[in-house]
Amino acid sequence: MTKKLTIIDIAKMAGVGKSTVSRVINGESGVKEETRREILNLIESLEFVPSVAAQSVKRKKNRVIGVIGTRLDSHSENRTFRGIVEKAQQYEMDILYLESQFDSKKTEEQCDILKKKQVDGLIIFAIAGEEYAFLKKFKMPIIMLAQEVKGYPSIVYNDYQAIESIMNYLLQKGVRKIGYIGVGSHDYTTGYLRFSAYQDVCVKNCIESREHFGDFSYESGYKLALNLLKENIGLEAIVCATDTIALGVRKRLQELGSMILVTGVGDNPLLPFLYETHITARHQYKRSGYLAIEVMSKLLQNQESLSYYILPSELKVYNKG
Amino acid sequence: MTKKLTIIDIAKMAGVGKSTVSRVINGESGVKEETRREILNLIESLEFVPSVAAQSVKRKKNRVIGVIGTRLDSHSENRTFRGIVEKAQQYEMDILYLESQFDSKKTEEQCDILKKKQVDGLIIFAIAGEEYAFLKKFKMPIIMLAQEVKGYPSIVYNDYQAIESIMNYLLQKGVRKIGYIGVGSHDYTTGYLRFSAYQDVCVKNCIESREHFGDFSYESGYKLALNLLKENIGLEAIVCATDTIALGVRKRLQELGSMILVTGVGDNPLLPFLYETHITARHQYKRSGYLAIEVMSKLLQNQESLSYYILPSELKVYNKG
DNA sequence: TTGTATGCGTTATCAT
DNA sequence: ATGATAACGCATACAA
Repeated sequence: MTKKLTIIDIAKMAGVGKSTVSRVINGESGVKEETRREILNLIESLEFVPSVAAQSVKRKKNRVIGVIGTRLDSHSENRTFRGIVEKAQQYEMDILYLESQFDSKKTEEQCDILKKKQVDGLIIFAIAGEEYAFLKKFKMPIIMLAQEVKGYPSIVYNDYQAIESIMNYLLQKGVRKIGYIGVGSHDYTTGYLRFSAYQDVCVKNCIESREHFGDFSYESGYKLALNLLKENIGLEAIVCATDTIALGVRKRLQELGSMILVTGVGDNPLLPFLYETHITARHQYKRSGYLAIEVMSKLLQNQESLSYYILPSELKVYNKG
Repeated sequence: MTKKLTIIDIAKMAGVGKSTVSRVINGESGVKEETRREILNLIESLEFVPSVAAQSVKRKKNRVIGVIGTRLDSHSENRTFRGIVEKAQQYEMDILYLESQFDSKKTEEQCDILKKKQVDGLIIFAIAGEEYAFLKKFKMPIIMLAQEVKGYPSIVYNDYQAIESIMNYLLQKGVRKIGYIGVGSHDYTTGYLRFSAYQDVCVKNCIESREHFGDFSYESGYKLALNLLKENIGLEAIVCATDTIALGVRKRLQELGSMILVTGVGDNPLLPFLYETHITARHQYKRSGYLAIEVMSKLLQNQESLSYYILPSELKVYNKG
């Protein structure tokens, strides 16, 4: 190990003071162009990199933000996280990721840990119904993702509009007997908002609503599809709260030889592959990750306070072939 | 912001010198039990946390490990990464994650970036056929995951044994006309190793081998299944290199009304759900993540040099219901 | 425009 | 057992 260089070494070699080197590194003005170039060359050729630790001590900022997810194996969270990582790199921030696994206690634990790591900010994949009062003790910028948490800047998807556009698409196609399979309204976005959209469109168009609620699994969709069909002969379509649920529903319909239309939300590529056609709505997951970092960046410079972003979703219709 | 406390503040309040506080924080011996307790109490009640940045400056270690993945949306990589994160927390290491997206150039770029971040070590999800010569310039511990890279400690899965155990299971069930659908052998583990196992078992048991090679997608499995079936009437089973390929194959078979057995590798829960039964092999992804951190920890203490871990896979047979 | 001196919050080496 | 004091590598106010 060719012992680690410091700005002092660079300064000596360039025949200048270390503060000048520091200035060059931080791109400050007020350095003679000639000196600057020389120092820059030295830095380049020696592959010198300033100690981030020492910089942090002085700046009293670590350029690190903590991210608390639920489970990274969910499609949506995965994509969002990758958006965060990508954008953070542009902003020269580091990301520290921890998982809560949907465990309330653990969320708080992870926040405490991140605090001890002295992260400069927190991005949290908000859990429906979760109590976030404990966050008051944190003096740093906090951004909520996927679910609005009052008191904190939040970035959410337009769940209402997603189902609304799907419903309007169906109606425009002349479909009128439409059922719904979703999750309980204790989940505000996937549960309440999506179902509300379904219900509102039904009311507005004077068509009957018929719904069943379960959990987020494909098993749930599989099970509930049977009930819905039994109770509603002549059903033309089943609108599902998620693509995962839709997957379960389609499996059931396939077994029954039914050709009823099924829609979901999430734009999971598996569905068009398995069933050739699919109607779904795409949430801008990656974009929400980008946005989170952008907002965080502003927050860290006090350029923004409380804000609320609602990202529109996009209707996707896959046809055979 | 109640201005950040330092060990000096704690020292004053406890009426001791800051060195004593430092000793307590680092759990060093040679501090009177009474003093220790008092300081500990103070730290606890004031929620004091020592500056990680300042610690890093002194220790000349950042306790940060860089991880370079390919694409976090792959099931295997996702699980491994989560294992890494989980274990790293126990070892009080931080993880900096970046993606290469299978781009050779990008891999090197990301390594350079992580170097500038002064990570203490590197964990790389190795890409088949990738040239890792550029790593020579890095003076830190580097661990390879999923693929052996000579010159570096590697953690891999037993791909050969995975297919071998599946083949033996089939043979034991009396199945003898077995086809294979995989990927090209330019991919050493998923391509070469898995196919080799298939072939070897065929030879050893004097049964004919019939194979097709495509890519990693379910579309590939879907397409190749047809060819395989056309050319081999009376086929009893199709062994696939991955569960993803198996998914495509099963879709094809379902369309054809065929009841031929299909096996995969990966233990993707979707297959047993969609098709009730499934034969697959489970790789210990999460465990490999754990192991990576454990090995890294030893490496950082120079307790270990070159090592090679091969994690056994487990045969999984799902039956109806 | 540039150099000097001081401080950031620790840890580590001395004494005591 | 404990307290000064010197680093650690950098940023910055101030001086030149």
